[in-house]
Amino acid sequence: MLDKQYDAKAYEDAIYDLWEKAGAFKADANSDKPPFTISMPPPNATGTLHLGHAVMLALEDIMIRHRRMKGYETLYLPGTDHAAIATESVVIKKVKEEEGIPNPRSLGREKLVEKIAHFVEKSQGTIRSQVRKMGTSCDWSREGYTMDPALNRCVNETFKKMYNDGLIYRAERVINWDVALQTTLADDEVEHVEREGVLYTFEYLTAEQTGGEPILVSTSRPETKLGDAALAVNPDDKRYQHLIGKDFEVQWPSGQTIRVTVIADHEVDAEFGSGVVGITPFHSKIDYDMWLRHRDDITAEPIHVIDEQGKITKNIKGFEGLSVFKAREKFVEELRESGRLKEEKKYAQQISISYRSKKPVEPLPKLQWFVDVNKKVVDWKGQKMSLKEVMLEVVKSKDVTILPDRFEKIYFHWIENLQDWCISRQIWWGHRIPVWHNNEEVYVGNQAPEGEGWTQDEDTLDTWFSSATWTWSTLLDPEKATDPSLSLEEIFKQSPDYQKFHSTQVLETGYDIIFFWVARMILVTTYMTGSVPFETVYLHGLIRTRDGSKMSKSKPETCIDPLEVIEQYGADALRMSMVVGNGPGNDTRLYDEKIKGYRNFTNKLWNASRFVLGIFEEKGITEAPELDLENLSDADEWILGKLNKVVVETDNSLMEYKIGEAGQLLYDFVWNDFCDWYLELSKGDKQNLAVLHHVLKNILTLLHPIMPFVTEQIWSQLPGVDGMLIRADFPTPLEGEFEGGAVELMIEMVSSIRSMRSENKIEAAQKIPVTIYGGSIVENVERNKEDIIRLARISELTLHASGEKMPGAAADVVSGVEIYIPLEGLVDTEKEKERLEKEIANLKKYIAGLSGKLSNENFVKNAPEAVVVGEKEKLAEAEEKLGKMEEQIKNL
RNA sequence: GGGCGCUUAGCUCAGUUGGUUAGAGCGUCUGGUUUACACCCAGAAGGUCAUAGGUUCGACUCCUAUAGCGCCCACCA
Repeated sequence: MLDKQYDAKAYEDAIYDLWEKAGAFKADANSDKPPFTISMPPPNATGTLHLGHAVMLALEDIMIRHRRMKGYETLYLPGTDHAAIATESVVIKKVKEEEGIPNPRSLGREKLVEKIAHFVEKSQGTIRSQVRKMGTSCDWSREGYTMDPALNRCVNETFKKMYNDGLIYRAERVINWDVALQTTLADDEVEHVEREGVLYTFEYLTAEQTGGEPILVSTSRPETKLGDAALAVNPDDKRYQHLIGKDFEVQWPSGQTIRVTVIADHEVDAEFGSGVVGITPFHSKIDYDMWLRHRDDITAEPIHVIDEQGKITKNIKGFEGLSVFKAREKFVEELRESGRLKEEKKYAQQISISYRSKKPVEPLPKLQWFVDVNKKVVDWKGQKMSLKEVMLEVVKSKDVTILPDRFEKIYFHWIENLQDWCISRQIWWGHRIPVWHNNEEVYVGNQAPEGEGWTQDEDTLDTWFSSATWTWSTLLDPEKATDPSLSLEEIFKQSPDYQKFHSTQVLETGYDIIFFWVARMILVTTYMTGSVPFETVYLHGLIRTRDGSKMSKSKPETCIDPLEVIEQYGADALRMSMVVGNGPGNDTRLYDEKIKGYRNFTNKLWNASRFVLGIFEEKGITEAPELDLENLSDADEWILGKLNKVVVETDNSLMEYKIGEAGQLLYDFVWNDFCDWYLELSKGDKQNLAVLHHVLKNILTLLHPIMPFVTEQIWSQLPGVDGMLIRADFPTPLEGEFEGGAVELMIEMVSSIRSMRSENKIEAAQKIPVTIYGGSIVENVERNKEDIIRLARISELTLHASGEKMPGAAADVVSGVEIYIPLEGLVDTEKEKERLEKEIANLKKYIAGLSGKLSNENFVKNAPEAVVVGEKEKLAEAEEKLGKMEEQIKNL
């Protein structure tokens, strides 16, 4: 016999093993079934499972299991991500600390990359086993890795094609330089944070120089002014017309001189500060662009002020080698001493930091590789479009649907403002740029060209450039994909997985990487394959703490470790608790009581099943009993009707990706309908074994996508089922109509009697006499007399169609049925009176509302017929009830 | 500066074509070992659905404004 309490830990691993060994997760590319594919967003190869992964895995696995049971050929493709910058910095730190090598890069590229690869290999296993703990039914035989040779091939092919189409180009631009990690970053890898800064205003040109008023300039970064090449004013600014086009020599207090030309540009806001801006082309993107626009008019060449270490260059005498901050202090001090500093004002300054290192980002001019998002060379639906236009088009035309849809707006906004994508990184871990240089010659391809003197570009690609190929690069035949004699086109044709499973159906991920990853997958995949990477994007929110704050690694006490939760409460409870009461795009709070609540639910299901299985054992049931729909009790009809409804609604909810709704539906059905009533009604001697079997079997099947372990475990004990639950068919409703009215009435009556007992403080153990006047539905009541007696703990039930009011009895009316508890001395008359009065007052208010509504001509005229009829019925019923209750109170 | 979301019982949240006397779980209170389950059962208390207007016969639901909270985007130096 099964334990009284379900111990998840005792079963989960073994069940997972069973599934895996049976090949239950394995997809078949040759199957005739319609495909349903999810590419798992690959966790970092070096990471450990956190709640973000847990919620992702839960949602995806629910979708996959549901579709698998519905007869789709499901492929859930797992994998890991090499996470270029993140991994490299972790390993560099490790090498420093553990091997005592102060500059790990001194080991040389090959050696360091080898170390990183080795480290990844060792730690990949951790995340794999943790993914299994969640019950994730992914196809491990197809596991991908973003550094796989096949993926590398795809990355190179993508680069090559883009290069040949003129979409990839190399140029010197002011880019975002992460000083801490020594690499460039894409625009969206830069975060903006507000910090308190100082706005300095100082005299830039003297009155003498301008021949009028002195020119004041405001800046929060005075140190960069040492590299200015121009002063910009608004072309319409009357104050400065006479200066436009003039050249000035500016001498800074400690002796450096620069030459600045006054230019006019519409970008300059005449209202801000003095209306004059110092232009530092090499240390600000805006300034750089402005410089480009006016380059021919500007006399001086721009000066590099800040180097890659974030230090002042030797171009600036007296400041060389100083940090930016020190240089600022020094320069401001000099301005102050010389009397040129006019104002220092504190203000909230926006500064740029790296999303990886969280350290400031310096804008620096560098020669880098970019993807042109505006060039119209992409073939899409018979038109030439830019990458940007394709990205917009596929979402607008609903080739890709984003859930929730408000994120479509966010996506559009992002794309409309998208600029060329800087894809080169100065780190070593990642896909190396497939470009070879030989003096001035450039070759782009999978490997070095023939001949002497070719060296590969030193840079690697943005990690998102390679993960952008994830949905299709992982579906290619690995042998074919690395065969240089085959074109990508041919590889596609000869890869059965790609043919069967691409485009994928759902991409499920956190809303925080919609730009980094989702948008980039759309960009690269539409361009390379001519099809969308996925049809639906389901974005989940953050898991937060009880009080709504973010869980952060730096505050471990705020974090819930999913593995600990699984250890304590089981994966099923964790899955339910992350999924119920939440929809796409919304953050959700997770805390112990919540998880415990779903652990309790798991246990409830376990015990209900234990009860049913016990009956089967007792009756020697070893096969599924045949359902006889012709001979059903009221209770059977009722539960089958409820079940039919739940089957349809659960399926609909899951198909619409309303997973929380499905979970809630099943929770309520199992606990409130099945356990509280149907099982209680089955406790007499008249169980319908076939119905019990049918309903339990359906419950397990319906719940399996969300709670795979406990359902599979119970299934294995259920007589008359074939094979494992994971492979069972998802339920469909039974044919026919099921009438549940009699049981609904009984529930109302039993509840009413229980309530009266409780109000009158009748001891639970004491059985009491009850008289019921059933009116026209007396037969209904008669049929279920025994159950009412048992459930309401009645000593003797007197049943008539109608009869004398009973003085001194507790009384109630439900659905037109009068109920009396007539035992002398049992009923607290005063209390009863109070209760009835309260009830009557409520009823009167209710009736007043209803009759008010019905006497309103406009309501009767305008409201739909059905609504009016409904309100009339309600009124009639309420009035009848009121009449009876008034009689009852009189009789007290 | 632009955009978006949230505000429903003490707490966490459901409530999508506008028609329920507004629901659940937890917590609280009362009472319970009744042929599965105390990780349980029965009963109860608790809400002017943020505020103010509007549309409508009818608003938790639609519109407008306000407040509070939160998020995203952004080259005012």
